[in-house]
Amino acid sequence: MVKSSGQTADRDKATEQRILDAAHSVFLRRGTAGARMHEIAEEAGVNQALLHYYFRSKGLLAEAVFRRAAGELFPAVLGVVSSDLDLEEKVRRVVEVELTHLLERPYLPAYILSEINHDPGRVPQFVSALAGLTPDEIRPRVVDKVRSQIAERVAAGTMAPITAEEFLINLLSLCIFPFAARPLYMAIVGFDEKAFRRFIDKRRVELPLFFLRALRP
Amino acid sequence: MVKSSGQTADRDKATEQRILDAAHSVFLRRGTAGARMHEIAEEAGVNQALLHYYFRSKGLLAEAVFRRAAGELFPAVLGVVSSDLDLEEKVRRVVEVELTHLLERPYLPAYILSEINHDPGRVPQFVSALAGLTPDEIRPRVVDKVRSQIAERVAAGTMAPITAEEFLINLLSLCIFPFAARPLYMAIVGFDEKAFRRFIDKRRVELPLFFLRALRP
DNA sequence: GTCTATATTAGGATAGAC
DNA sequence: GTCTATCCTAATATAGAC
Repeated sequence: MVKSSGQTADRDKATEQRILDAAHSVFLRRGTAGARMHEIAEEAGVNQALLHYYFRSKGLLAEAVFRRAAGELFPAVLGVVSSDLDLEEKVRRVVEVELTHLLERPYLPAYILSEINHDPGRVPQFVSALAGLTPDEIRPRVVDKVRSQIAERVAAGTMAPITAEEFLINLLSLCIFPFAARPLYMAIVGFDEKAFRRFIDKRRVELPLFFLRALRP
Repeated sequence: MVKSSGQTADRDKATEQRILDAAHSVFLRRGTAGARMHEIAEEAGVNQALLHYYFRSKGLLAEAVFRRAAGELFPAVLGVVSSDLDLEEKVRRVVEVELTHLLERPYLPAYILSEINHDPGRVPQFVSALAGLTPDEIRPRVVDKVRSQIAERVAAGTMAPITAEEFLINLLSLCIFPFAARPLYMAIVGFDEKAFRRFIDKRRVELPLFFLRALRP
């Protein structure tokens, strides 16, 4: 952003990248408000002044991280849901994409949920930044699309009626929430890391079955 | 806590209570790290020094708020799940309790999820503080109890097999996540406050049906 | 581009009057 | 118990040498 012309361009890139990676890690772990520039610099192996050289302020760095974090999953899921795949296949793929991804990103869900709750006003702007579309443009591709797919099934008598909004929130709830609540859940049911991973691996198979059973007429 | 002997006992109480209420509101809205003592004092209509008089430090105030916030829902749900009601009734009641409560507490889920992710080490201590029990004591009453109820149904051929852990996390996911993701969800599906409320009211009926359909063999 | 040193501000906490 | 005034540290941000 404040980046200069560029002889040592690859080292520039490497440093800026290292900073962004470190910031990503710290912001997700501690939340935007709880993150410390000092800790980010340390984790990136550079001086604190460099963070400002590349990103100007904590706020701008936080914004960069937020976009990047949201961009890790949001577009992929959007792609599946708005595709021409049939409903059953969408369910299986959303589950697969979400579980695979979130298993490697323990802090992502709670981070995103926390940030959007702290500043709900920015949500629409955030959505558009990710998909390049406004919510009003996304809705037809996602909600309306799913709604018509459901309507077909219901008319054919192969599915219990359900609104598209319910369908989507139920599917995403079942995928994401176990990760968001992970520390609490692990403590209560007595899972360690390994057990949790097994639980999720089993869930790749079980969750689509569970969800599709709920849709039977 | 630092409370003195007590002639003006009721005014003491009133002030301490006002502070705790204000803290509750601010901490839930902004998160522990993002909350400002200044803002809490203002919202309570008292001076900032009084916060320290009653609660000594931000950390202790935050702890008080966290216990109180978690205590709003956790014990009630625990009570239902560990009761002797049959499974179907448990499902209906958990949904009712969760949705009713969360409709009035928009920030609660994201707040709790965010806090436990920022400091997972405290989770067990937190659980015991709420229920007066350790996770190891809670587990038999909740997980084991549900497990045996499921086993009966499966043996009778009236339920598809599912682990107790899956049963519980699925039910809670479906109840809580829509509130945690509320601002994002509302933007995408185009709901305003009123529409969201209608959505949840409808969900009181639809969610138990959805969930119980998923359990049919 | 990267560092050290330092400025600046914000925010939590305390002292002491009333 | 409640206030005003102030302290102190932690955290962000900038200046300027290399």
